Amino acid sequence: MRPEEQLRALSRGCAEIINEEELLAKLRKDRPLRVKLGVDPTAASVTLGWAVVLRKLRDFQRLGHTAVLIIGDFTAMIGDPSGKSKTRPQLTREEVRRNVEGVSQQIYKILDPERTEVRYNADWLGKMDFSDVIRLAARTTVARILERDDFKNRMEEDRPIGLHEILYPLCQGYDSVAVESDVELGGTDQKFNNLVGRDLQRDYDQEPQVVMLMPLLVGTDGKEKMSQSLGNYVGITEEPNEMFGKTMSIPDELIVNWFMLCTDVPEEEIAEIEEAMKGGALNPRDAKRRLAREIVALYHGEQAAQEADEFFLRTFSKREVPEEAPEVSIPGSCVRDGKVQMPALIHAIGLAKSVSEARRLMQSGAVYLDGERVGDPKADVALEDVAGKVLRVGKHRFRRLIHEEGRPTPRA
RNA sequence: GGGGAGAUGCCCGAGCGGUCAAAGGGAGCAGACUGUAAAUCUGCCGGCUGAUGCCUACGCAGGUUCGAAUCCUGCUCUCCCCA
Repeated sequence: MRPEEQLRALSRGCAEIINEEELLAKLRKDRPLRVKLGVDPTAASVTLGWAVVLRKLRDFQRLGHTAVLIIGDFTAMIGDPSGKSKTRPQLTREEVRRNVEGVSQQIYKILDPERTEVRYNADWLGKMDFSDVIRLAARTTVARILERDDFKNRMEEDRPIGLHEILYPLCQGYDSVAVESDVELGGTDQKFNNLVGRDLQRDYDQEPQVVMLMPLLVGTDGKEKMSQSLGNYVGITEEPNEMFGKTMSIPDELIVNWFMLCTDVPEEEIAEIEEAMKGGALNPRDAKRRLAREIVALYHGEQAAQEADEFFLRTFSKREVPEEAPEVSIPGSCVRDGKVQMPALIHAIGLAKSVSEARRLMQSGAVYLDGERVGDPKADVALEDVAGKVLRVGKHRFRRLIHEEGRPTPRA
């Protein structure tokens, strides 16, 4: 593909490229570019938000470039201050290792392993001695580091800033030097860190990397950026039904944005969808169904997407009882004299954090057995009236209850 | 090094000897409504308890008091001002 065409294809969804001319010049070099993406293994699963950047990296791979994935096993122990109003907890080596293991499988659902070079930044950062650190630190100034919003805000709010956090951007910037990256990919919150990489590369007589920033995907709550700690995320390994349902729960305003960042639907088509919704020709709900199908198909295939769509329609639009609910056996501890104590059961199978909560849920009318509301926490239900039925708690949680003779299940 | 302020539930924040499981807001959960959502309204929102009683909680450890989130002592941490 010609460099100009590559540039166009790569720009999809981008928030900012610093800068385009440089990128074009690099693309003209006619050799695979080294495209760096740093990931801190702070979480155990890959979310759609993270996938936005990974998918961009995959776009580069498809054009023949090399992905240089930097596992921040060293920097995770510092904690990236980007976008944070608090010091991050520092991870131990074991935690990092565990996260890396969990996450690397998921990453290759998106990336092509053949064109991926994986590096661990402890390999170079961990070897620096104190004088190396001082030399590195001398390349920037306190004012420059503190002028970034994250720190400025914290100063204004009288929140603590650890000295180690100030070193973070330098570490990440040095990664670029170590791997000699041509392009660094990141979310817009990484702008500062990535620009430091440019400066450091110049200092080390390297051609500065191009910085390509992707917008931060807004989470299912429609407010904050998607993140695991906020619980507003969709994980790329989640079950199709779960993935579909979560996508359906995003606010309408996010639909176009998600199409752009989370699917491969061509831009022209997305524009048409947007127009159609504006003109009232397309119900946002249906646009969202398409979106959810696209996303599920990407990670689980067409078949699963179709099924998840049907499941959603039956269960939530028509409020039918789903036949395929996860099965769970009725713990013997909840049964007394052949009768089942519902609050205890709901708690025991993990649908409520406590028995009290289960009680409250019942009282507020959130509990159904095969579509029939069970509202009295004190009214026991005969075992035969429970076994085999589908218990629903709230809108989304279903369990098929099965009774296994002579197998008392311990409390969960 | 000196002086000052502060640490309250998931978060913000009120309380400053009993009536405090702790106001108010946000988040969350549930219900109604709906086009999935949003908005709105309603309820819940430490745990145990076949219920109104018990347990655990207001940075940590002690103490004073019949009684402490509230007073005293020490400790830890944070912020501000001065050097």
